[in-house]
Amino acid sequence: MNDVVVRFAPSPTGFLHIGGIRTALINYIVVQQSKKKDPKSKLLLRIEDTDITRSKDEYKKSILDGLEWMGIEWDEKPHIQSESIDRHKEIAFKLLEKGHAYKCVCTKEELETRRLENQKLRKNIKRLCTKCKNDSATQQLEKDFCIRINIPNDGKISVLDKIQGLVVVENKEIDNFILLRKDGTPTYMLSVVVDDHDMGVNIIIRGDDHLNNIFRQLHIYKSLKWDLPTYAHHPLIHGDDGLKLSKRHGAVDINEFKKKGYLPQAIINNLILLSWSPKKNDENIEIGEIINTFDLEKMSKSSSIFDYNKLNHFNNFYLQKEENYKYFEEFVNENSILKNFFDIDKILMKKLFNTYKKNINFYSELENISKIYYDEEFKTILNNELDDNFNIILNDFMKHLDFIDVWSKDNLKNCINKFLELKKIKFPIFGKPVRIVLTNLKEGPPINDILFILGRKNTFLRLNNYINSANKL
RNA sequence: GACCCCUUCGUCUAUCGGUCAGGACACCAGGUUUUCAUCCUGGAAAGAGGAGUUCGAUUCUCCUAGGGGUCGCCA
Repeated sequence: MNDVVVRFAPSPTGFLHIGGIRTALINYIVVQQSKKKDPKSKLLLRIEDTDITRSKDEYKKSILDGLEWMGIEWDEKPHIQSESIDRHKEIAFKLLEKGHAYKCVCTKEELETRRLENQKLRKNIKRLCTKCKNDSATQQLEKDFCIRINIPNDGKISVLDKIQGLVVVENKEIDNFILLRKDGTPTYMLSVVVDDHDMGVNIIIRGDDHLNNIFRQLHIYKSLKWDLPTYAHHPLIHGDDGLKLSKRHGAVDINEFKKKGYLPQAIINNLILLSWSPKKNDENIEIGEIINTFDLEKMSKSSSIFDYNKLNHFNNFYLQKEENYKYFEEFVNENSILKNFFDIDKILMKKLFNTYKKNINFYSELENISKIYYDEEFKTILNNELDDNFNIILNDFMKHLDFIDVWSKDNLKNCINKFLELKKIKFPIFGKPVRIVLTNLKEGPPINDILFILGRKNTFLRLNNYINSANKL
């Protein structure tokens, strides 16, 4: 049996952010690699919804949608953690029965007091509840107790993590954490272990904010004599202030990336380059090649900062690829502004995109650009770059334009060049004002491209409107 | 505060003791161009500090400093 079972286990208490996507992505890559060796390998998805007050269906949906959009496919249907609470309770009592756990009646207040006392004395005592374990009356209670794990005070425990290497911790550093709350519900620490075991998970890949949890969880595995999984704790992504990535670092929710017009490929490319790098010098790498070359054990242990500049670079690279045009259409269909324009004139939108794709980093940048070209009420804002000389030349130019039979980029370019040659004027003197007349912008694509995008009818409409308003002055 | 992890250009990274410390993004300059952009060429830019091991340390060991993570009847 060489099948690998990994899992991604988000809790639906918030939107799926870029850090979560990274964890899911690494799990996905590892399972795809494993499937080549053993097709029975699988990536399971588990929704950890045991925090009833904070878990929301809307978050669960956004997580599923986000993964799907990213192309991170999982096997089987999602496991819902809250559905196996009875099983978790059963295990808690089994541990109690075997002496690996004990009943505790310490109140929150008592524990808090002891915690503060220890802090004052600068003592490092992790075991806050010390009396309950040996109090026979407490151990015989039928209700109103929580169940804590019973970990020996001496000795040490170690793990050989695929990324972190050998990590050793003294048992006395590990607290007698709670398995089952007073209200009878299981805690995260217990549920994870039971679910991972029951689901057959044999490699646990997650962020290193869970590194310290390995040891707590290993004690549960060992007490139950269950097979130990292999661990791989990857470093976290930080914001540019060096702190764990969160909302205040800007767009971190995966759905925001989608809304802005980023491509999954670009996000994947950017994310996989954090803590890992391909052997080749070219950093553009797509999922297939990543699966062929990625090595979990070559991941670095240090955290990294998510670079939006580099993401923009990759996104610009991928959105220019012809085969990715379908993503543009998908985006347009979900963007109300662009969808509206698209329905008015599909060809115009396509022309726009093809001309501007070199200039934009993400699709939503086209919103403002489209507004200029789709504006039926377009009026040139008059300014001092548009003088009488120019107006006279423009009149002449329109006559030349009128002779163009096929309104193509090349014909327009030829027409412009011939006209300038004939009039013996340099391009900028004429071109810049034309750009302003047609778009109210001083910068933008070449004039022939602008004329081409607008089409014959709109070009003449805008030029005539301008001339009429200029004449009124 | 305790424990765990980390530390190479601004950012992401390469280097498995001997390299002019390489690449990518960003930045700057020059060139091409019909403005802007693209594109091409070039440039500036790094081993946290200190000991030790060694003929030789960015690389191995230790110390210090800095950063991060974790210390819940949250997950």
